[in-house]
Amino acid sequence: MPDLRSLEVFYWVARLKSFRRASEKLNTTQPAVSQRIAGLEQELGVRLFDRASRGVSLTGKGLELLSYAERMLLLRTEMMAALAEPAALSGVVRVGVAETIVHMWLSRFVERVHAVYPSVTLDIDVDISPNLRDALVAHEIDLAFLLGPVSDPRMANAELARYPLAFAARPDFPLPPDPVPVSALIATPIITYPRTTRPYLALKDLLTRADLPPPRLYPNASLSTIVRMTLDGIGVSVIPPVVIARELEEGLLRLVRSEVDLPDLVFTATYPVAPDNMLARALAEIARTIAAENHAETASVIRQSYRKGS
Amino acid sequence: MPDLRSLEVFYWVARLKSFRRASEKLNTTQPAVSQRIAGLEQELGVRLFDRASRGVSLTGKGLELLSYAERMLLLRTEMMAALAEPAALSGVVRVGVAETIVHMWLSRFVERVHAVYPSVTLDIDVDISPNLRDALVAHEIDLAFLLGPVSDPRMANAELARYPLAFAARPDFPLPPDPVPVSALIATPIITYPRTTRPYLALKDLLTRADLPPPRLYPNASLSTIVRMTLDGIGVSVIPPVVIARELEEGLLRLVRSEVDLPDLVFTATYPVAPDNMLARALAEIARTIAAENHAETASVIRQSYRKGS
DNA sequence: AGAGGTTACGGGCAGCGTAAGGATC
DNA sequence: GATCCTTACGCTGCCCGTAACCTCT
Repeated sequence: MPDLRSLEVFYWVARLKSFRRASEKLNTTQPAVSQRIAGLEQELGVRLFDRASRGVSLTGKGLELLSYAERMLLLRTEMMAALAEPAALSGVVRVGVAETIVHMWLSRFVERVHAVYPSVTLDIDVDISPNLRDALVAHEIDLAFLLGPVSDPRMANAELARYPLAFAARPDFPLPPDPVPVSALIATPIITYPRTTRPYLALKDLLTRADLPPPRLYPNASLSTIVRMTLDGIGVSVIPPVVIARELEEGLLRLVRSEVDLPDLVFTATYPVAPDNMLARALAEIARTIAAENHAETASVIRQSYRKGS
Repeated sequence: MPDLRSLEVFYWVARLKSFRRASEKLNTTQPAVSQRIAGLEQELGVRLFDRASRGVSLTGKGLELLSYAERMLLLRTEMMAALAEPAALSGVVRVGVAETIVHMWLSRFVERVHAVYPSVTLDIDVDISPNLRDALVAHEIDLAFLLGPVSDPRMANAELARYPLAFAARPDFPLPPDPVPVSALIATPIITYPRTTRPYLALKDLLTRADLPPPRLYPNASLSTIVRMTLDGIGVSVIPPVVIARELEEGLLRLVRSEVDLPDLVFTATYPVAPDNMLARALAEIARTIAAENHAETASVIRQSYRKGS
């Protein structure tokens, strides 16, 4: 009788339409997948895949089996979530994280996860949101904390928090008095998120006027470098104030009011909808809690900084 | 992650409330069961059974798991039934058979099963119906063809056929002309089914009258011996005419009409309702077909015999 | 003492990974 | 020749069975 492992392998081959990709997803080798599928086909006496030169596709029987496999894997996942002791859950979860999150609460998240699921290992991958999104759809990571919901139907999004964006500068950085007009901002180097990200695109849109020269945007893939450059007086930065709470507190940076209405940064926990990603869902829930806690803690600091700046 | 084998072992321990009995049901050893349950408890980090000196009982978590285990095993069974090639199904099915069935169509049943499910092995156990019923509830057999439905809620019954009972005797056996009165029957040795069976009890009931001496019933556990004894003129037998179709055909025996209204023998295919007995259900269905074919073939012979006898 | 479950230990086999093979573009 | 799946083969580790042990009645 087929066991769940075989059905799991089958499920991923069916979904990824490739033995090789399934083997990668399952952290095993391609021949191992081949064997499992061959075994399954023999046990059932049925051909499950049509092997074409380019990729494989399900046969009719295979399609039927897929529905059973999905239901059984889902049932097992539910079962584990319902009655396994959290401490007994183990495994590796590959998490992709936008750098902003690292600066805000990632370490607390890791601690909390370790406390609740001591046998779970986190593989953490810090990258910009567009890359994380690609990694998600390619099943290279199991969970991501990134900018904005991913609008793929196979992805589940849970909003973590909205962080306002703001202009920040050294207190002695030469600027007209608040609120700073767009014309002045365009003349000033603005350091911010990398070229392919949402905030960069939004900013470029807001500051591009047909009648004025293009803005001087300095995209930067490293948030701490953005902060460093701002501290060094190279320009004004556009970042969420929560990231520079300490610098604001100590008066090393100030928030700058302007005529421009910057959009909020919306971070979501995003993970693929699959019958075996219970841990991803559970970790997303933990992230939501941590993000909420963090938000409550930092809110007052930010309000205070705006008062100082004006 | 727990596999289906562990859940299957768990299911049977839970149902039979004993490690040892589960090991017997699963054709394995008791320590193997112990280990599997221990492994399952460790994987989930949860105690599943309370081990008392006399038997084991489910804990709360165990009860929860049982529901999942049942659903998953049922799903697997459905899956196999839905899309496995019959030739790929293999296993041993222990079948208990009432002797009457052996004389009627058992060999054809075995052939048919072998043709449809070449990899299935049948373990055939011939015994009287009350013993078969006990074996069923004790899970010593997976399927039985026996007399009358078994009214246990955990058993599924499928009616195979109704065979009329009749009195049969040697043509030269001294009897009053048909219809033979009860008084004559009581004075005659009557050879029939064993003491604990339905037909014996029914017959005893019908022939016991307060005003007459008790009937002379010769119970016999072997149907062929009953026939032999009847052929030898030891007495009148009460058996289904279909069993002696050949003897009737050849004029070695005749059917005797009487004032007594003998009940029909109702044979059913009976099997325990369990999430893993798909084969039992499939074989019961085959049996139903075979019984119907047999009924059609023999009906005319029987009608003819009554005409000869009268 | 006997029934029932656990622990200890040795052997067999399933399933994995490495490596070579074959088909199709 | 590149890509992708299959076949061959040796090895590891799991799981089973035997046997000894523990506990409760």
